[in-house]
Amino acid sequence: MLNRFSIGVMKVSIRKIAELAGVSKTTVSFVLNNRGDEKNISSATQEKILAIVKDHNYKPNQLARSLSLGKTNTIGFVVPDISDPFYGKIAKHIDSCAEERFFKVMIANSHEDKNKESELINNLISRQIDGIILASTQVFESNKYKGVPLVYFDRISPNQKDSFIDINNQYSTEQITKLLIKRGHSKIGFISLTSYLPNIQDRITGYKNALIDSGFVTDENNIIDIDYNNKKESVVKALKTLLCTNNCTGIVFVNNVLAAEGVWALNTYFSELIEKVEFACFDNLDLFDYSLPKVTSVVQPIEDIAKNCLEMLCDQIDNSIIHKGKVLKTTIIER
Amino acid sequence: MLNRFSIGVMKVSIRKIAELAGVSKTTVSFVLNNRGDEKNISSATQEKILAIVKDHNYKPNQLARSLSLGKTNTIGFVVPDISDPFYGKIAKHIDSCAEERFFKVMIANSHEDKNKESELINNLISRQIDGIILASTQVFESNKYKGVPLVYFDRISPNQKDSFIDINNQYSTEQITKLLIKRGHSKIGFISLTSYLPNIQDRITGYKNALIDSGFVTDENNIIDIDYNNKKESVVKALKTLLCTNNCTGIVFVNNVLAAEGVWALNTYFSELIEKVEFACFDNLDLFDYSLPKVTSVVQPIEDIAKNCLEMLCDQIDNSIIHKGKVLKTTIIER
DNA sequence: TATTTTTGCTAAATCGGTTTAGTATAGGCG
DNA sequence: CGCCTATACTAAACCGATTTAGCAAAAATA
Repeated sequence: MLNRFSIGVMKVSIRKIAELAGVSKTTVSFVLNNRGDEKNISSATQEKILAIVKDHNYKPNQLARSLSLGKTNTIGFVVPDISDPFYGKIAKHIDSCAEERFFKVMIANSHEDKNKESELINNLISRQIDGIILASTQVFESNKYKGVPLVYFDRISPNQKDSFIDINNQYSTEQITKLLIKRGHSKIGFISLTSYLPNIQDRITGYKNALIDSGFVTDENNIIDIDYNNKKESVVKALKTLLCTNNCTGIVFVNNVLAAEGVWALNTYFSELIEKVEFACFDNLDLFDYSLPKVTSVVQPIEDIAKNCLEMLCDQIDNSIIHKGKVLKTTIIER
Repeated sequence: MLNRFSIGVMKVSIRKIAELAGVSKTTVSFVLNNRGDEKNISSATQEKILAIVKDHNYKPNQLARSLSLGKTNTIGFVVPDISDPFYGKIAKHIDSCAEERFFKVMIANSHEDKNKESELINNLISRQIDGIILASTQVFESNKYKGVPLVYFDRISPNQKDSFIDINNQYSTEQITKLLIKRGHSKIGFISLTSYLPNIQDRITGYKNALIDSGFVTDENNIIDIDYNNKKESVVKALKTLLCTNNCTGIVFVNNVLAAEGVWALNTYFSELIEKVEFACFDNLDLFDYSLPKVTSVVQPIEDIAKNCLEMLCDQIDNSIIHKGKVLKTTIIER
């Protein structure tokens, strides 16, 4: 059959190399897989083959190889948005770790769309990837893809017990809230977003616990959900309520994007309050170093998350060991 | 031969489906590829096959398919750093465009390492990817990978004539420099970095041209290279020279990262100058909306770059058409 | 009725590797 | 010398798809 490889530059195959060397495909295969000595291929033959391989710049077809071996040495990395610096950084480190183990990474973007995510995963599976690292949009249907090694991160279903790498959302948010309290703030608002995601819910709980622990009462009026499609205005409105009506002086934001909006809003509309008000939020941004008010933030151990995801996945791929979920420690930058 | 697919959940293959339906593999293949009618497969048989396929949740093995077809429907996307938001955003849009054409994207991170880049590309080729989109670390050896459809972006060798999507670095930098001049700045410094990369060189030329065009002389003392491994201090020092010794009031930065450092340095060490000094730079950052001094910046048409890269690549893959390089227009945010 | 055409399907080669089970020759040992 | 082992290699099956060439029976045509 003709395919595009047949036209133009003729691709060399193992068969061609074998012919040129006057040996069988088997011999070439052994030599290329460093099993020449073990298989008693004479060094003369080995050298001859390697020379021809180099000469023709022959690179084995990994499709054929993978088909035969039943292993692609490829893992899928599925995230809601690869342009989000958080996922981008995780991707980079996953890629680095994977490289050490001779794995390649296929990145897939679900665009926060549950159906697209399913499609992507099925596609990865049909491409025979060896495993998947997933930040899912659909935290409820875990274990949907039985039979494929899978590690979850960032978005983890509450009933997920195995194969995830998480961080302690609740505890971290509790800590930064307590830091604001320690600095003398007694009225602290929380700017959140409407989301079923457990990590968001945990952060809210953490904020509440900090207040209760410190002997304050929690007031639902001080917790405001943001319309994510209309962030800018929505944050301004929320700040107005919290700062002006409810007299809060400390604000905890559920994530860095909202905190950045908060910094902008405070500078633009409530600049007279800059000296009085303090912010804290989940996830860092370089911006927080430069701007007023400085923002105390929770830093996720990105490199560790990536490393642990890959280790856990590899153990599942290589040794069929399914680990319990693991919760990593965050750090806090107090500004 | 045994492989991991043989253990546990037995994977279904086209052969199994054929057996279950009591037909040949050929027939199943025709039906699955929507060629049933064309190949005169009775609708009864077609329906039977499709039912069994659905029943067993059968997904054709894409490795085998690709091996046979000589096409993987996969493209490689090779960049120096996927955690850089610029490349992240490009990746996201490439992925979206690719999806429409039923292509998958393999992202590879060269870590700005020339040798790693070669390795990655060779690996992608051995995986039979259909084409590559590349922001190269090694702009000089273009056309090294003859025979593989390849489109360059962001990092383009000056002698590259075909198959690239670029933006006009020189013209854009000229424009923002002229904007500073128009706002009344007569002494304008340029903060750059030591780099052989043509886009950097073009930006320097653009800055110089703006000065010359406006009747000023260019002064090499006003162009300072930054030590990228020691950005923070290096930028402070550069600003001190330009603002305090050379009496510049406008500063053009070669990229957004250095400009962000500049904003921080100005606020930290030269806050008395904030009202007098104005910044401009290449590439935007959200930060520039929030901070003082506000920074006029060049915005690259990220979505367009991605779209054009993919279109150009597909034309090369599908129709063997090699297009001339294309230069896209930037926009400027004046603040 | 005999011939041609259409319908409905399949055997077998192929893509490019890996691997098992084997063969032929040479050398070592009693 | 005869047997055994080590050396050096290979034929052929297999992974799971696609595709060409072709066959048999039914329907259409002459």
